[in-house]
Amino acid sequence: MAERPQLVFARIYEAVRGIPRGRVASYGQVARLVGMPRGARAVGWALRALPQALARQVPWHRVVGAGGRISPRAGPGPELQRRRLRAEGVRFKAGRVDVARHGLRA
DNA sequence: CGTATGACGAGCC
DNA sequence: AGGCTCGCCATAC
Repeated sequence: MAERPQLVFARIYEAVRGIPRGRVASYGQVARLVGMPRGARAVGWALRALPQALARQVPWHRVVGAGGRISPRAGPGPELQRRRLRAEGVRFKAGRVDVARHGLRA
């Protein structure tokens, strides 16, 4: 992690970093992990502000929208996100991540 | 300190 | 199914 990102952002990045390879978590799910049951948008904001240098350590591509949707405004591009996920063996169904198979579990 | 902004999400139509 | 509205939250200005 960088020296001192905003407190909440840091927790969000840490949570995202904890998403295992080949699995995904929704923005809302990440929000809950950091103690913000309704802070899905805040998570999106945090990832939007993710420094490129930090992107190396934070698997931002494993964060998708509810139902496994890839956000059109995702980082460098939704295509890159899909490519990265596929590279990890993540399956897609009708253009969405198969959350039943790759969703983050307890 | 009030308003605007988004990589969201659940509900409704 | 697809699209729109409204609510939520932490930041940016």
